[in-house]
Order: sequence, then C-alpha cells, then structure tokens
Amino acid sequence: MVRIKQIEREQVLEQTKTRLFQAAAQEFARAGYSDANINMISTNAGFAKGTIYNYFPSKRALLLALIDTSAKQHFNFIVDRVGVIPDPRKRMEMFYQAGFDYVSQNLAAARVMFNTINGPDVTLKAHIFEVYQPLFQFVADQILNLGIEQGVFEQVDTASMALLLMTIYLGTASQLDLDGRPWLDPNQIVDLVLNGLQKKEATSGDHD
Amino acid sequence: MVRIKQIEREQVLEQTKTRLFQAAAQEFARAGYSDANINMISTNAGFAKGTIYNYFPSKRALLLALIDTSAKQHFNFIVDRVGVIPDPRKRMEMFYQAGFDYVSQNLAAARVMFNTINGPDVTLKAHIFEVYQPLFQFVADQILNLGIEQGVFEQVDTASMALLLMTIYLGTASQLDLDGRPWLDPNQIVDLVLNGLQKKEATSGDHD
Amino acid sequence: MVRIKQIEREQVLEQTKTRLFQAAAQEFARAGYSDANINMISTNAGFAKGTIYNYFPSKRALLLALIDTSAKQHFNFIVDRVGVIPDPRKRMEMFYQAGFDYVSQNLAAARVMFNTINGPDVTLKAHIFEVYQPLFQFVADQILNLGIEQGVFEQVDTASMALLLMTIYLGTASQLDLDGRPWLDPNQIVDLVLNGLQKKEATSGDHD
Amino acid sequence: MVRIKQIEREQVLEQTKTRLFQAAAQEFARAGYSDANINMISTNAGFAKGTIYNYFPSKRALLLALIDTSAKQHFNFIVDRVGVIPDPRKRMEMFYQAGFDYVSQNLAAARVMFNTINGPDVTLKAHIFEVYQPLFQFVADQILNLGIEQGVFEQVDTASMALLLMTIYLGTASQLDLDGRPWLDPNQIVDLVLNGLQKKEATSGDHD
DNA sequence: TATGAATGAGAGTTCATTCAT
DNA sequence: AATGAATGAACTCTCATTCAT
Repeated sequence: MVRIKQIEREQVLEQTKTRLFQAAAQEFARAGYSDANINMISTNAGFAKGTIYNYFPSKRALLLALIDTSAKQHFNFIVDRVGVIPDPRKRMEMFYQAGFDYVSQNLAAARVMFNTINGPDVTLKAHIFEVYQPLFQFVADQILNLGIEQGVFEQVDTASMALLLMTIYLGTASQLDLDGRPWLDPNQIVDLVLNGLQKKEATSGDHD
Repeated sequence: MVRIKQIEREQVLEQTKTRLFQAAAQEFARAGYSDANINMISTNAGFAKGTIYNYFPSKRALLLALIDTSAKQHFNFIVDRVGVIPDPRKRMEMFYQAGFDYVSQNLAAARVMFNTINGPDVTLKAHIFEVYQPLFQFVADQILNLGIEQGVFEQVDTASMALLLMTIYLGTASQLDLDGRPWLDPNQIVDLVLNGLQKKEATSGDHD
Repeated sequence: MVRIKQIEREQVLEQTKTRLFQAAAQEFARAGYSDANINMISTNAGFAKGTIYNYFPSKRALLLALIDTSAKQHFNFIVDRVGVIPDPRKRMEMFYQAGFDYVSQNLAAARVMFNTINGPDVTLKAHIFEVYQPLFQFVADQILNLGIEQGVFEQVDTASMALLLMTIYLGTASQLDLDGRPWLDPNQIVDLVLNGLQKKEATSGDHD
Repeated sequence: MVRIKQIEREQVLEQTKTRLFQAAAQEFARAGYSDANINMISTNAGFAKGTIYNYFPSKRALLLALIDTSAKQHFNFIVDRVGVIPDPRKRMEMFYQAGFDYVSQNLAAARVMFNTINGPDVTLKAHIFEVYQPLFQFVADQILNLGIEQGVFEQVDTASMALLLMTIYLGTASQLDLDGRPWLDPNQIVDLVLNGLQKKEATSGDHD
C-alpha cells in the first residue's frame, strides 16, 4: 500500500514535470531564452509562480533539462525510423524525412533547440552539441559508413561529412513559417545530398 | 563655405554612425538582441548612453539599421567576387568561398545576422529575409539559371533551389568556434552541392 | 499502561523539541533571524519542513522559545557555579569565568542571544531583557550587595551597577573569533572590575 | 565657466550621496541589513527605486560605504574632543563622554554600526574592525600609553586593554532605549574604568 | 504526527528610455 | 549634438506558511 502510494506520487511528479516542460518549450520557443518569462511558464503549466523552483533551481536549469529531454526524444524518433531500414540511401532519405517529421510534431521543443544552437550563448551551444553527439555518431556510422561499405556512397570522411549533413539538417529544418510548416522540401534536400554523395563509376568528377 | 561645413558635418555624422554600428555589432553578437546593453554600445562607440538616441530612436531601430547596412555589405562582398567569374560552377564555388570569407572578415555583423535569422522574433526574421532578397535573386538568376542555360546544372526550380542553397550557406557558415573559425570546410560543401546539381549524362539518376 | 504511553509520548516530544532547538540555534547563529532558513532548521533537526509547525506556530515563536530555554540554562549555569562560593570578590570572578564558559560550551545559543540583544528588533531585545531579569537580580543581590554588606565593594547603586556589569559581560563575551574563541581574557575583565569596585581605604578617589 | 559647472555638478552628487547615506542609515538602523528595504531607502532619500544603483552597485556596497563614512566621522568626533586634553585621566573620561555624545548625535549611523558589529555576518564584522583600527590605536597610544608614561595608569598591555575598553564602550554605548537615550551613565563607566586602571601606590593589589 | 508540493507576496537588481542641462 | 542622472516597469528568485494526504 505504502509502496503503491509512493509510486503514484512519483507518477504525479513526472506528469507535473512533463507539463512544465511543455509550458517551458512553448515559452522558450515564443520568446527565446532571455525574454522567456518564468512566471508565464508557471502559469501556463497551471502553477503559481514560485512552484517552478520546486522542480528546477533556475530558469537556465529548466532550459537545460528541457534540452536534454528533447534531445533524447529527437534521437529516438529518428533512430527508430531510420534504424529499421536496410538500404543506406533509403536510410539517408528517412533521416531527413523523420527529422522534418519530428520538427513538425514537436514544434516548440524543436524551435527551442534551433534557437539555442544558433543563439549567442556559447555555453548553451556547446551543451547542445554534447547532447546531440549520439545523433552525429549515428549518421556517421549507421548511414554514411554503411553506404561507403556497401559501395553506394563515395569514400568520404564520415565525421566531417556527418557534421555537414547534420548542419544541413539543422539549418534547413529550422526554417519554418509562422504555422510551423517548413519552407523547404526534405525531398529536394535528399536529392541534392544523395546526388552529392553518389559513387561515381569509373569517370572522374573533379571540378578543379 | 556653408556648403562645405554642411558636408563636413554629414561626414562626421556618417563616421559616428559607423562607430555606432561597429560597437552595436560587437554587443549584439556577444549577447544577442535581448541581452545586448545599450549603455555598453554607447560606451564602446565612445560616447554617453543618451547620445545613441540622437541617432536611432530605439534599440530595435539600431538593430534594424545595422542589419540593413550589413546585408548590403554582405551582398556587395559576394556579388563583387562572384559576378566577375564566367563559369557557373566556379561561380557556385566562389559563392560559398566568398560567403565564408565575408563571415570571417565581418564576424560580429555576421553573427548578428545568424542569431537574428534563427532567433525567436519572427518580425526580425522576416525583415532579414526581405533584405536578403537581392542575394536570393542573384543565386537564382546569376548562378543557378546561368548553369542550367549552359547545360552544366540539372533542370531545377531556381527559386526553391536558391532558397535551399542559401539556407545551406547560412546554416553552415554560421557554425563557428569561439575564435570565429568555421567548423566546416566550404570546399566540402561546394563538392557536395556541385555533385548534387551536376547534370547526369544520359543515364537516369532516380532513387525511387 | 495508558499512563506510561502518555509519558513516553511526552518524552519523545521533549526530545524532538530539543533537536529542534539545537538545529534552530545553529541556524539562527549562522545567519541571524531574518536570514535563518526554516527549511534548513527542519532538515537539520531531522524532519520535513512542515513538521516544525506542529511544534511552533511560526519562525518567531521558535526563536522566542529558544531564547527562553537558553536564558534559563544560561542562568542556571552561572548561578550553579557562583552560588556555592562565599567570598563576593570570588563570586564576581566566577561570574565572568562561568559566563565565558557558558558561551564556549553553548556557542550557538549564546550567539543567538548576542545577535538578538544587539539586533534591530526592539521587541525581541525587550524580550531578552525580560528573560534575563533573574540574572540581573542575582548580580545585584547575590554578588554586589553581598560585597557591599561585607565591606569589600564600594557603596554603589546595585541596580545600575548590575546593569553595567551585565552589559560589560554581554559586550565582552560576545566578541568571538570564527571558531568561537573569545577575543578577550575574562581575567583581565575581572581585574578591571574588581579594581574598579574595590573599597578605597580612607582616601577619597574623586576624579573631578 | 565649464570648470564651475563641473564643480557644481560634483557638489550636487555629493549632496545626493549624503541624502542617500542618511536614508540608508535610518533604514538599516530600523530593520537591520537583511530586512532593510532598498526601495524604502530610495524613496526616503527622494528617489525612484532604481536610482540608488546609479550610486552603489548593491545593497551591501551601500552598507559598506555607509560604514566607512560613519567610522571616519566617529573617529574624528572623538579624536577632536579627546586630543586637545592634556591629562590622560581626563582623556579617558572624554573618550567615553564624546563616544556617548557621538551616539546620541548620530543615532542611526551608530545603531547601524552596533547592529553590524554584533550581527551574524562575520565578513561585515571584520570590516568594521578594520575601519575602527585607527580608534583602537588612538586609545592604546594617546590615552593608555600616555597615562602609563605619566605614571597615572597601571602598567598594562595597551593593545589588549584598548580592545577591552573599546569593547566596553561599544557594549555600553549601544544600549539605548527607543528614543535613543543610553541606559547607562558614561560617568559610572568612567569611574569604574579609572578606578580599575589607577596605579596602586606601594601596596600590592593582587586578588589571588 | 509527519510530509513536502504548492503558494504568492516581496525582495534586489537591471536597463531602455527620457530630459534638463 | 552630447551628457548622464533619474525613472520605474519588469524580471528572476526566495521562503515562511498552508494543507491535503
């Protein structure tokens, strides 16, 4: 009985945190970190203004926790969809498609991430790169390297190419109109990228 | 005589504005719009905090003026270098190289632009796209279309492809380390993009 | 049976209050009344923040109860040691020695008292003087008056001199270094005071 | 002309600081450091709440500046009156009298000093002792040592005795009723102290 | 009796902007 | 045109207290 109550309480706490994260994502997305209003986050989450500090010691800690949580979801969302596909080219295609899907399904969280990664605070930016390391690795190993091994992608340095592909993803997926619809077509990006990576037969395609 | 004084006065005014823009770029780049400190801008520009309001009616107006000025310089910098080259593929190469060069030579202004375009304020974001229209047009007409006409680029929709290429430029060129050095190699981007755009001979390059 | 349980319960309650007083003394001594943290007191006493309100209706009530308890202990500590000595001069000596000993053995509680008596809250200050009345009386009657009756102290107004001697005690004993060691030597104080009170033989000791 | 305006402006600034110090002294005396209300200080000084931060970077900095200023005035007040007197015993008498006079003429500042020196913040306490060093030195050199050299005071360690006499001064002068009148008579203190310090003729004054 | 999540008034501090000089 | 003292709204964060469990 006591055990059950304990578990129930923890569940309620978890739910409360989730509500907080949602409200925080909305507010950080709306206004950016500096102009985000802690009071408004609390209120939108259904609390009094002080309550937020029972969960996070500061506005910044809240943002960091939100980023960490979002990054994990982002990673899982993409990997779950990409990982089940055998063909490396299709994997690449799915990487961008799933990525764009994640953004449209998690608009607020995605916007917070995009804002933060391009914002002026270098510490936050570094933090984001840290938590996105697994996704970098995944692109390098499970997409690029797979394709190179199978001879469908050119021999490229997987690390730097993964960085470029991720940057293209982040740069393109972050361009949204007011309703959160992307300006760019993921298929177009995929075309460009797959053409760019495609293994040339015997001919040399140098441009210099 | 009066005429000369008039001209002198205007020159001083211009110089003052330039100093203001430099200081503003530094500060906006350092801290972002919200956390930028008007007082610090004034001081770094070499005068008292109130003086700034003799030149711009508000912090926001200063930012907008800075963006407009920077965008023109950005445009000229790139077009001056790209426009003199005949070959479309070389033009594309120079577009990215000049773009990266502009960033490293105008770090603060470039950072302000990157921060703003990815920041939460949609009005500012829209403003940036407005002032960058000429560059969009230039990429579409003077690089892409030129290459298509000459048969070196695939038949693509120049408008949407220009948007994609610009987005890739903005996304990649904005990734800088603390010292302002880019993380990504423009040559690698150029390779990918030129491969991606390259006209396929007779074969079909479908991936579906 | 019921009786025994009743007694047990009261003992537990007493122990809990003692733990609370210790934690409260530490915290009030560390930070002063205003900055003392009720939550920290609860935690250090070994229970949750709300529990404290089952024992005391407010932070202030806790401080007052602590002061009352401490004052009684302070009084008993001194009187137990002074009362058994017959000679008035030795009594005076023991008063300061025991007083300093009490401070070093009850650092936290003593500090709370010193802070409060010198603090800005006049109500609290008045309360302290009230609870220290017995000690004032003791100094006046059982030390000063005894010495006057035995002809070893000058004829002085016992009430005002007791106030002065107590003030000197409070003023000197409250000066402690960070480790709680007194800066001043009680013997030096005793010397000064005993010399000062000493009955002059036949000569007149006027100073004007 | 410009020079004069410059001077005028500095005078106004000085006056403003003085007003601020007065208001701050009142408020710190009323409520102690922690409960002192910055807003109330500003208002009582005749400002809006933010203005105070044009003069001092924080509440604490304001307190420290106030203490420094007060300590200098306190020192000058006493030294001006004591220094002109030749006789060491009269000097001692004047030390306590002038000290008590200073308190009644500068109630708020004195209260702030007393509260702070006995308050829980050890850093502040240390700061006070630092700024009161000159007065310690004065008592040791210009009162005690003078008396010893002239053979009117017992041979005592001037440093520790000065500390004791200062502590007695601070302890006794800080006991004021609500209207700021001292509870203790400085003459009584002087009597005790002078008797205590008086050189014994040929007899031995041991008490052990 | 014990718990600790929730409350919300209130604190110190910041800073874009104003305006008399 | 230049100054910088003054303004005050708005912000983040603290914490004594309450109360449902």
